[in-house]
Amino acid sequence: MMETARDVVAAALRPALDAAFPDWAAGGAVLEVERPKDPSRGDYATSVALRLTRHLRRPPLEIARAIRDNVATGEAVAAVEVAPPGFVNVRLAPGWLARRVETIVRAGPAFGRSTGLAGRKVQIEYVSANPTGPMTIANARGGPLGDVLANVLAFAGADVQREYYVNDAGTQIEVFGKTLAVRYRELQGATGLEIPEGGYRAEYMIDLARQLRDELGPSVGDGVSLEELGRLLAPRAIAILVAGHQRVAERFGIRFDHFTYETALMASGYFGETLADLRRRGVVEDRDGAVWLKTRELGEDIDSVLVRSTGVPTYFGVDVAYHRQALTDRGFDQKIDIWGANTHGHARRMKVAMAALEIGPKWQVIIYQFVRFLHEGVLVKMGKRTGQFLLLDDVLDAVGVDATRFFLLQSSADRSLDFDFELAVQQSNENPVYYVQYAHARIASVFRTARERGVEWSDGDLALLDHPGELSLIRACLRFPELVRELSETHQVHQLTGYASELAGLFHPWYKANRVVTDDVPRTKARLRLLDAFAVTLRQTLGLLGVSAPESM
RNA sequence: GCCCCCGUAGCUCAGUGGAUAGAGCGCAGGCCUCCGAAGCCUGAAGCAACGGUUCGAGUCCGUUCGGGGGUACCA
Repeated sequence: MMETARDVVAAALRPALDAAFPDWAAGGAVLEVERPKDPSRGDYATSVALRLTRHLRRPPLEIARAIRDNVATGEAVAAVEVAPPGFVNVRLAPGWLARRVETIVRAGPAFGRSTGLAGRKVQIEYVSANPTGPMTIANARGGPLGDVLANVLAFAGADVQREYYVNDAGTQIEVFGKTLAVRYRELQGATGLEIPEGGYRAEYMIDLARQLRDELGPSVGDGVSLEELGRLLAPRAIAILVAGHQRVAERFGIRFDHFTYETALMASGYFGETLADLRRRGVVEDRDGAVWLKTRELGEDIDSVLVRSTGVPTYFGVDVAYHRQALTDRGFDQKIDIWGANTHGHARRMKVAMAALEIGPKWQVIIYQFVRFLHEGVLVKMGKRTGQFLLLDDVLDAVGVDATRFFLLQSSADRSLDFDFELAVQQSNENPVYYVQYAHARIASVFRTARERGVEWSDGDLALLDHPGELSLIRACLRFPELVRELSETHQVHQLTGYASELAGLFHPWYKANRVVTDDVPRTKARLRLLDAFAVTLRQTLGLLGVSAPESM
């Protein structure tokens, strides 16, 4: 596992702290090493002296000085300084920083990888859009979030499965089928039929009916009731829509390793097994002909129905079984669901159910707030049933895959986003993703120039990289492995876009101010090696984001 | 009513309890005989309000006021 620069600093500070204050840790403080916002203060800093003031009953500056006096400077740590009110600032040796270029280039596609989560089997479930309509920009937000989280966790060594759950049973499917049957009959010339209550009024249902008629022949469903026709048509329609979800997801750079169908889960008998387990644990109650999970006793406001009085399990009931299966029979150590904000009530009940099954700590949910859809500046309520929505396909046509992914990954999941289609099209060329990609393309262009002039730079002397700007670029690269480790714990993957912008924001001014390929051959070579490392870092970052790193644009 | 998320620059958003709060767009002005101007430089402009915890709060806690979502034998 690669040691980060932060680790190196911590390893230098810890013995100093131990030597100066042998019992420092007894107060519960931990040695945290951070990057000062103002780089002139140093490369890394710790506020541990401030935190230890109470425990050691000594002034923070005095503690800080004692730490400083005990640090052994060396190859990496060049200087340690104390600043009021009690910070200990650490400066890394320029030569050591410059030599990191070699490490980064040699690591290449492995730069930032780690084994921190090795041996951990994680399932990430995301998108899982209802199979009753096409993929919209609202469903789509979970895609990049889940995909990038999967990338990050796999990068940190976990064994990750990307899972998609197809909710192809239940009341909504009945309504869906009935709507479809109505549209189908209409194609056969029927009039005066009503779309059922809560049905799917959107245009795509008519297209779907037409497609099914062409596929199955015009006489399908002759002589059967509307309900029966619905049950006949729904499975085929769902297959078409799920295939569509897969196609558009793939276009969006999102793949899945495994699909679970609710109908298959039901057919397996696993639901009954789960219900029996819950009964054994005494958290189930039969009342009014239905089967309830006693969520009320477990801290919720109301109980939750697992099986309706009709004998049909609820979505919640089946979902509990599905989660139990993943976290027991399928052997995952952890399951992370990426769900939309409308599921938070469901998520609360699920949490209770998982706790009752004693698998609570293994399950985690990331709830993302919705993407609100503005049309010509006016907020539009999206809903498949109402027919008002913005298709992911249309967004990708107009804005492009990279820009859409980057846009959706710029804010944290728990913040709602506004997507103004017209504005997005108009501004698609101003998306920050191009700023980042342009940095990569520019570096590629510098390499082309160097090659044209016959410069071979692999033997460049890194010791020549001693300008502040050059060292800043290296420092920025060294943050990448630190960030990956952080994200593997916090799951705040949107920070990768900010980091990518930071990299580009350092590069462009430096590029403007410094010519790389010049008559000074030694310096040219050293700088080309630096850019090699920088390009590696950009590619690694964009790679985790699922955004391309173009050689030219 | 109760529950969840969010109020940071004109707009869209960043900001692991640390030192002087950032970016993009927009706005005002400047920069291509030089590896790509999808770029660079300069400027104006901000933590909703009030309490609390802390050596230190945009960040944690409480209240108020705004915005979004949820609260079914729907999914």
